[in-house]
Amino acid sequence: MTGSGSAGGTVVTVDVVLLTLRAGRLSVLLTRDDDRVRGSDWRLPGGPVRPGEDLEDPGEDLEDTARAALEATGVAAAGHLEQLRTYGHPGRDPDRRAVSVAYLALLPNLPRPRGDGRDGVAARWWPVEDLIPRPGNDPAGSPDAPALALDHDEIVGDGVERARAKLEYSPLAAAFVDEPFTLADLRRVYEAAWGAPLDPPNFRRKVLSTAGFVVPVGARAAPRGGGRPAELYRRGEATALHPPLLRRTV
Amino acid sequence: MTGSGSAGGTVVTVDVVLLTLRAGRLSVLLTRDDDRVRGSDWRLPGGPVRPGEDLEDPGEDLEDTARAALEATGVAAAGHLEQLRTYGHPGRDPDRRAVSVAYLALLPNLPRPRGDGRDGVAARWWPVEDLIPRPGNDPAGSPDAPALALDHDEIVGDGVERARAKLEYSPLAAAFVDEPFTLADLRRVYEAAWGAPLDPPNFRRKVLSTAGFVVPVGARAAPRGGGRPAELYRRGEATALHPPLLRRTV
DNA sequence: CCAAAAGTGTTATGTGTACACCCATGA
DNA sequence: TCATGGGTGTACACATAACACTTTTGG
Repeated sequence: MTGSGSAGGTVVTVDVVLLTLRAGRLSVLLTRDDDRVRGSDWRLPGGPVRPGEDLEDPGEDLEDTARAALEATGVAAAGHLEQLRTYGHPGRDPDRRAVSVAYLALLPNLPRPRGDGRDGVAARWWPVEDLIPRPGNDPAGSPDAPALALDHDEIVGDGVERARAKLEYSPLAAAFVDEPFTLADLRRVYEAAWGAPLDPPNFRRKVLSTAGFVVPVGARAAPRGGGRPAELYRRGEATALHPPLLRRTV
Repeated sequence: MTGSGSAGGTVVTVDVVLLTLRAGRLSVLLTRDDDRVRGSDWRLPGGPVRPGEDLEDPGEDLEDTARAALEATGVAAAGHLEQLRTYGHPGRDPDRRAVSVAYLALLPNLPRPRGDGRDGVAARWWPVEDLIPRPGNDPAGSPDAPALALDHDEIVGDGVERARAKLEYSPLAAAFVDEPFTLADLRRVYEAAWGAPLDPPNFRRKVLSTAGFVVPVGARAAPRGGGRPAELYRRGEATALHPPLLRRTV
């Protein structure tokens, strides 16, 4: 009996699917707790929601728990965070009845995880294409793809699908890039998430014609080895894209 | 201390936003428990998730709990059911720490709720436009709009918004009508949900050009007081609409 | 014959897509 | 001056929106 849960009760936990773009590939952060026997499995960052002791102490909010889990990984405290789905199948955790509220977090490029082996906690980025095979593309996941704890592979899959879908009708792609960014940066987010190239001229017109998606900064990026320097932008105030930026052949 | 929850623990509950079309108006089912002091508030059907006693009894699945709550209202056991969102703010229930997994259910026309006062349980349909004021349209909800328990007004609002949005890119409208149905029946679902008329000829073309949305039955409806009888259809196999059926001026 | 609802046709307008072409920079 | 990537122009295919018109029923 390795679990800390109490039989007969329900433990509410939070798990965070933290996505970013690393080297042009959509990647998810996984952690591993080396202390435990079951620690050979990689898992999503997260943990139990503090329920509160009595009426004076109402306990912790779900989103606060999610953000704390995000901070504990050492990569960031800010960034886009939204609720994904709740997983409550009775058999999903063999040790206890655990209901997990999953969150989806999106962050700009390249934060390096804390505790790369220290503290008995390991954390690293995994390209999602190594974890969830895409239809027709991947043989059967990467050969060194890790086994995920519990139903965390399903949660990752749902998070990635949500992110891919939301790129179509929300300005969420801008959450993946640092400000200021170029339209090519933004385009590469779509290309990495959807796995297909987009036509740069048409992408530019689409984005600029959507009010509030991006705001020009009025400066140009430093050119890097040939090519005209690109204009710089920051995130706009829009919360939805009308009309949506549809991926083709869905 | 009227609650049945235990201080120091967390109770996981399920609440169901059950929507249907009644007299051309999008309506939600609310219940009232007359036994309790707090019973003056109307609330969504639902209840606690059975956690399970031990390892032999793993407890009840969230979706099973939602469907049981749906059955308990006496309107139906079948129909579309999907997870909506989870509400876990510490102060949402003053009596206990309650995390509620909300579900969205869609049903065809006109089921009559069981227990219209008997069993100490009342249930009735409320037009959603009386509960949640639409921008610019309603003054401030209906004069006899009920106060909803806890954060159930927020949950109803989220459920209605989800339903309205999903009509655009999913064949979910067909869940609101009994089979077989006419295209006018289907069009009235959109008109009721979006509060705006649609052009019948264009709507017809849109629906019929979307593969798998509806399937012709090969019969005509009985005419009712003038007008050409309409062709009948049943639900198709499609799970998404490409391209979407967008509401205008969003 | 008239009203009403279903269904078809037609056209203007807009949007997506493909691709030719020009611009600005480093080597 | 060439390669490279950013940015503009444009033509065609297709989707949407508006509405005239035909069909089929009941009164």
